[in-house]
Amino acid sequence: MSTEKKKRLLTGDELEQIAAHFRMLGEPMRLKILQAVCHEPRKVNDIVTAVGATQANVSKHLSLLAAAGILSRQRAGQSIYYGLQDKLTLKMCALVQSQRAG
Amino acid sequence: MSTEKKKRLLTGDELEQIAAHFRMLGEPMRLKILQAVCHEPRKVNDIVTAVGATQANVSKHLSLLAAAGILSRQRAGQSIYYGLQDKLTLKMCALVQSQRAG
DNA sequence: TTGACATATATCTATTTAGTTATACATTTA
DNA sequence: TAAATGTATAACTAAATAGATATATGTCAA
Repeated sequence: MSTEKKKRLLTGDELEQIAAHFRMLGEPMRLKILQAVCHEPRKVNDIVTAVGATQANVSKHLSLLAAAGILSRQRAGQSIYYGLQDKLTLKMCALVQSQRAG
Repeated sequence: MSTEKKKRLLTGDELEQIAAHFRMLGEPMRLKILQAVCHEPRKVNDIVTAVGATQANVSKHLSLLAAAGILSRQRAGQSIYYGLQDKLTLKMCALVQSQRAG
């Protein structure tokens, strides 16, 4: 009995979807935003303050991250709270960091 | 005793390095190349054939992936063999795919 | 050497996108 | 209502980069 895993090649669509996900994580400002919301959901304004960018810029990144399924979005009064959808993203960042650190 | 992990925020340089690593994985053609070399190192020409792109284009991607530490590079005669440096990249692709698949 | 083969690089074009500024939209309170 | 606050979006500019074509570099064989 072989120990080899039989894996088909990914289709073009699958490759594009996976690549798109990685592209989402390929911007320092978005990673900074993920750091800001990694412990609990936070309001847009708090995130803006935490990352030190313009409100418009942060809002655009938040929309992209939510559309990609990486962040959750919930209104509470006038405020919108964004939070991590899952821990996978953080784990991957940690993996990359640990590898790069040696 | 708290169960919270105490984690410092990543520096700008660290964020940029992690982001750069994700950007490397953010192109479908590069993922396709990774698929082509995931089992064993292969010659450039074989990879070119496997992915169906131009030699110049594949060569450029291979150089980038090697410079990023994702692929190894070794000459054997006239040929250059590129192979995966570690299994981390494949694991991350599998993680993303499994998440997107539900 | 010369020629054949394998890979890399230089230059260019077109596309994508991060960030800016200004403005629109949505919600609460007076 | 109107005003204030919080968030999103539209339009634009600048920078990054994937892919194409042409050419250069490196290696081996005759």
